[in-house]
Amino acid sequence: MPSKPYHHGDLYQQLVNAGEQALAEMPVEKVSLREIARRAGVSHAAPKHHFPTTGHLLGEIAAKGYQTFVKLLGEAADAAQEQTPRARLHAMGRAYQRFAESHAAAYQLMFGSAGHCAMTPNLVAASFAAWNQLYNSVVPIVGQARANAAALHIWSACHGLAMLKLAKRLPPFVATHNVEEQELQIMLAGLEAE
Amino acid sequence: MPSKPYHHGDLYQQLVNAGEQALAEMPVEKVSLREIARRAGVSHAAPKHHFPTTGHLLGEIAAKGYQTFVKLLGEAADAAQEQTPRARLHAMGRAYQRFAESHAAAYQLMFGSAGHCAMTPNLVAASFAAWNQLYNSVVPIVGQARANAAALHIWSACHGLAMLKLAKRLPPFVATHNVEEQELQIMLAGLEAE
DNA sequence: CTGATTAACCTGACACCGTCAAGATATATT
DNA sequence: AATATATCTTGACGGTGTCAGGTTAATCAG
Repeated sequence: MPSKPYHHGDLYQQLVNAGEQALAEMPVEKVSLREIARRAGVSHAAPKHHFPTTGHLLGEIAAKGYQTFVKLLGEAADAAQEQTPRARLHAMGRAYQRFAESHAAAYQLMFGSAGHCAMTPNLVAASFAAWNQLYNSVVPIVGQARANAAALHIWSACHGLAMLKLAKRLPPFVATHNVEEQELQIMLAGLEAE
Repeated sequence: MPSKPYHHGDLYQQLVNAGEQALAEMPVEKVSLREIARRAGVSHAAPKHHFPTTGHLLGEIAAKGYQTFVKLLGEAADAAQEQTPRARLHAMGRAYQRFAESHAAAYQLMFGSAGHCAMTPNLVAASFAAWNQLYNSVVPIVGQARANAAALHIWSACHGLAMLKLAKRLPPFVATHNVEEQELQIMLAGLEAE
């Protein structure tokens, strides 16, 4: 945690920002440490003094991704027309899919599709915060006792759908329909069932 | 489709086999074309004449992965004690998680976590076969009309759970429980609900 | 204020990767 | 038997992550 800028200002944050920008502009497999360093205007080996390995830098980017993820889902829930627990959860589900699509690269990083990013403490904390947000949204619907299982189910279903869409592994006749709504319906139905 | 061995026997298949073996022995990000060629005992550029790009070789490996995936799930369904549609589906769900864990590298390749593998015709066909297997297993439970949505939901939930587990993104208190059973219960409950 | 210490950064090198071009070799064709 | 073609090898290019050592600038002791 570098508190003061030494030579070039707060390079730590600058590298994370450059990484996010790069992620937004090019496919994730093209984003390299050298590319990020290049964007930050420093030499290719400069990041080594702030991040022990590439994975730690990517991990930090993923952590930031989780933070905006939580923020967007929270805003979506607050913006739901009907302010019932179910309607809020529904809105979050849709925001989830929207995030996965619009922040595809960050999303794939966050959920560690490949072993790209290391489990830095920040990443663990941010991921945990996202889980808590979902958990808290589920409790008023199914109660404390079943909240863990229900939250896990919702996360799995949303994550699985998002990944299948990103990987283009959905069969063609499914891809033509608006699958999110069907998915959300079944998901919510599963919560109500005994 | 090379029908006859020229110099070294059927190199096409040999490369796919070497790739599968490599995937089983080392993390997926360490598996390179050159590594596979090395294992097959050929020069580093030899694969270029059989696969236009790396992604096509990985795609073929993924296709083979789908084939054994379908085979294992089918066997698991047939081995279910109770031969009801629900019990068969339940057995497949458990086999799904087992496959994702024991064939982790192949699984991540199959579901294109990163953009690693190209969508070769074989891969599309094999992926479609897996979808059909699931679809057919769901029809006797929910009927034709809702089969697409139900199959999509199951696939999403299973895939999402498997990916979250592989990426170690599950919160700690969830990881300690046997989450597959809870997941399968809720999943099946969702199918029954209106 | 001056000098020493230390953190931040740069340069250069290494091994590895995917891809391409050109040459060598064995099979197939005429 | 001679030509043509597909297979494989060799060598090179630019790219990557990582390490070692040198250079700059900020901090701190006197």
